Amino acid sequence: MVGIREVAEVAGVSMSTVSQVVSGNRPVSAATRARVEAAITHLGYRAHPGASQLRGGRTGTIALIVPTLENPFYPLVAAGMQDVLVPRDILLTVTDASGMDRSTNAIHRLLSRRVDAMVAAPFGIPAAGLAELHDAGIPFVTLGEEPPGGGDYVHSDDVRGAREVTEHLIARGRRRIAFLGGEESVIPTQQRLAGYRAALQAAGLPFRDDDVVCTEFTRQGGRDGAALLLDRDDRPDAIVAANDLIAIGVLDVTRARGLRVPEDVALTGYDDIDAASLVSPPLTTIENPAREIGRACARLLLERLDGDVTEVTRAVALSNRLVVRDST
Amino acid sequence: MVGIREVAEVAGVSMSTVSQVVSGNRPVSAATRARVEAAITHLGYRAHPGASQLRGGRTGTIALIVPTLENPFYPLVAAGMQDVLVPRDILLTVTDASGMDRSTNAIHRLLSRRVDAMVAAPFGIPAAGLAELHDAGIPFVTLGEEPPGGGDYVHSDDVRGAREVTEHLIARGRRRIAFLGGEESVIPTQQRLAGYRAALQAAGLPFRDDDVVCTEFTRQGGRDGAALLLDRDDRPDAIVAANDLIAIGVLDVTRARGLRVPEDVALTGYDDIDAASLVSPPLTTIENPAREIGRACARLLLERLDGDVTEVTRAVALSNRLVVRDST
DNA sequence: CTGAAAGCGCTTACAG
DNA sequence: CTGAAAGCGCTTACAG
Repeated sequence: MVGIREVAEVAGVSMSTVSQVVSGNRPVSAATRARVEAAITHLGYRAHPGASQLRGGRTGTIALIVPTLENPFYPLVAAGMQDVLVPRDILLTVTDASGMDRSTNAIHRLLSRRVDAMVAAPFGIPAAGLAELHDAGIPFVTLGEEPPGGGDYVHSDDVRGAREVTEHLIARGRRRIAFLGGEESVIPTQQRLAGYRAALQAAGLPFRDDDVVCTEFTRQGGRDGAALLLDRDDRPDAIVAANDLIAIGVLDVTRARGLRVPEDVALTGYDDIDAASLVSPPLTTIENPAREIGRACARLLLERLDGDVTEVTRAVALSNRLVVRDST
Repeated sequence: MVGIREVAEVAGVSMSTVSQVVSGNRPVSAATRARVEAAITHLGYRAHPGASQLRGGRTGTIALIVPTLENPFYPLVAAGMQDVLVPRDILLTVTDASGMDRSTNAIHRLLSRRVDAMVAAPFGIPAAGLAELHDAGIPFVTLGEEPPGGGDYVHSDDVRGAREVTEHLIARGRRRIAFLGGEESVIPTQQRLAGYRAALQAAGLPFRDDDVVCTEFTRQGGRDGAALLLDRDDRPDAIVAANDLIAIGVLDVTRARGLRVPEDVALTGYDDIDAASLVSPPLTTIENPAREIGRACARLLLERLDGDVTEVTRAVALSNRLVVRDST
């Protein structure tokens, strides 16, 4: 294995100088730099990351924790992060927290690996996990909401998005609009529910507890929730689903029951994943810019790592927009 | 920061002993072990990965290179790898090679980071990249086909799958069946084309060059290819698409042209991603067990890293199966 | 602008 | 079964 020592010998300089050329941490004369660089290419030298890490302190790795890789929204967040991290030669590690007993385990594990920074989708991460992250003192960004205790976060104004989609249903003449959420404790459910509620209120429509059902952010969750809502005598005339997967599950049920969408029940999703435009009827939904979200997260983290930041909390709000299709 | 030294002090043993307890690399008496473990939990000790790496040689990181994260097939492969790697406390880093000038860059970058092993979807990775991988001497697995020069690979018998789906179309009475492939140079295109061809031959149907069109493994690729195939005077009565995304692109075109599927043109996909059952009509396709593929890759790699393997090449073939829906 | 030397936190022969 | 010591390949004060 060729190391800094061999490069130094070939270039006729000290190991320190080679290190400086590689890291750029201190000025080197042009002539020396050229000799060192020639030696590096000649020998095919590659720095040993373990050694750099041991002295320098950084692993050059950033982690992303997501609730699941089965929702195509999250791989796109990862792709967005890569857009920013690859040019900086930082490695991204993606952890699907669904496989672990608790997502706290995932945080633990990544902290042991000394990742430099972390993006956590807090959906289902218990407060204890986030607290541990905080204590570790590494930069982190959460999705959706300011983490307890402060910190950077990226969101796309779910309250406004859900409000918009609900107002759209009201404008289409719907009056008995139900809300079908994901896990109840989770931020996107809460914010989208708040938006739904705000729209009803603004329109002077009553908010009814039993028109709100919370299940899971999956297709199966949508099926379960739709069964509860649609088999009642006083069926709603519209359903605001908290994400597209849930809405797709609702379609499974309407199809099985012979209900027409939107004639019998209008339906909206959230996220605008590819599948939203593929189902029949295609879903009216809110476009949630996954890739942009990933990029913004990575940028916030890099700024912290570069040390340019003094604020405790920074928020990045990305715009989302209503996409009207045939389900409403 | 608490290190092995502090643990040793508290436990009243040498640093060597602490190391042995942590790594399990040599026997330690039960009593000593207990004291050390108590000290570790008490102090909240975590090994520094950089230091272990510098001495031990391994980074505990495995890489996956995929052509894109936008095809939901690949995140599932990643999830399958995680199923196996997380219990072994190995980090997975996922690289979307589409963002890079060439995927060779991705290999380069990961080799510099000293990942312990690698899974490469060779689709679009030039031979030079694979050769470099080979030279690096780390375990690697490719998807779909034995890498040049030998090595482990995981596949799900694309030839047989494509043959099966084509035979299904023939059994349904189709006689003029076209093939719509992804990138021409790429293994899945080639193998699925071979299967298609074998089915035609077995049925005594002619193989015609102009019934084969290669584009890209994307929805847009499907649109482009379908335009070529369907605007001809002697339109085919069926299309075998090389993956589901392509087939979905074909549906965009049939819809625009007012062609009925399957009455005017029957259509099949490949992979059985979620979207395949969501489109209208739902696609007949071949189920490609992404998550299982990921698991198999990780297992092959771990066996190599554990040193139990002497064979140059090992193949894991996973079963795929025909899923018949309304598009045929 | 450059070099010699110490040391980051571990693991692993070596010795007992 | 356990310990003392060397050293992995770098980076960073320190000195010039």
